[in-house]
Amino acid sequence: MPELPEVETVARGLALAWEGRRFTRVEARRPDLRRPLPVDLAQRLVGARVTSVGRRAKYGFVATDRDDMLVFHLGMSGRMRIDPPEIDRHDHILFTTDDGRTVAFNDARRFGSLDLVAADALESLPGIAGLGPEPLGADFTPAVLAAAREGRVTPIKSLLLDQRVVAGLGNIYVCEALHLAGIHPERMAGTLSDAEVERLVPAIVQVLEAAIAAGGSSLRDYVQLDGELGYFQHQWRVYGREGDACRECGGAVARVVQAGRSSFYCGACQR
DNA sequence: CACGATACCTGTAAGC
DNA sequence: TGCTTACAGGTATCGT
Repeated sequence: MPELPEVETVARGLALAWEGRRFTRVEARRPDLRRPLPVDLAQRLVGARVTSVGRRAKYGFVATDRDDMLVFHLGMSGRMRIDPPEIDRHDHILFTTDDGRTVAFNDARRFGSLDLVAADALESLPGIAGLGPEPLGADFTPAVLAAAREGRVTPIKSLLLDQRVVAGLGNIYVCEALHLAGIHPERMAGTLSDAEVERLVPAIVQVLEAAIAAGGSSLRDYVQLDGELGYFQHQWRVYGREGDACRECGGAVARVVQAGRSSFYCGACQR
């Protein structure tokens, strides 16, 4: 589920549920996520009022009227469930607010994480320090990507997954953006022309904005807090469509494994 | 140093 | 039907 558009969707849902509310109860049911949960998570959060919810790359953050800021990452299988009808074994943390509602942080694979940091230390948190520009921000320009690709002998697919180059893309949206830009995932990054870089940057922006507008992509579970499915998966151009017809030319979508991840592409449209 | 491979953990689906 | 295997949205770490 969670690349930038899915995390953005979750953050917007949390903002609606939490901004202005106070935590009345926080229950850590299982502390061993990717990193151990802070042992004093509950006592530091209960009584705090949420002032804002935001996102940086694939991290969500929740600012409060205290110095503690909640920072979460959904890993591969993380989600937030609001007022779950029943608690299941993967609901690792339960947050109850002063309106009586409960949000469950659910993560079957436990690749996700949740930390409390001082508000002014967000940028130095491991994982956030060193992140590249936000792809939907003003800092992500063709000139920046052109410089990042210079001399690189790694495939463009791998370069775009490097969070130090641009922060927030994952396997799905890299495949989608490369198809939209007409660039083959196995092209060595350093061989991209300026014209290709000029196409790639707006392709990334377009794909991400469309995905956010659709509420993200759902594979086998919902992504939105209220249980609604994101529906961007119906608009996938190539991801998960091996053997199916390319929506542009009708040719078969191909799959190749790069650095252990599946890449989907059209060999006719992408060069 | 810049790569790719591997490990982390669980669920699901496909193959036999 | 039941068992085994491959694969899955991410990222930190470890070799080469």
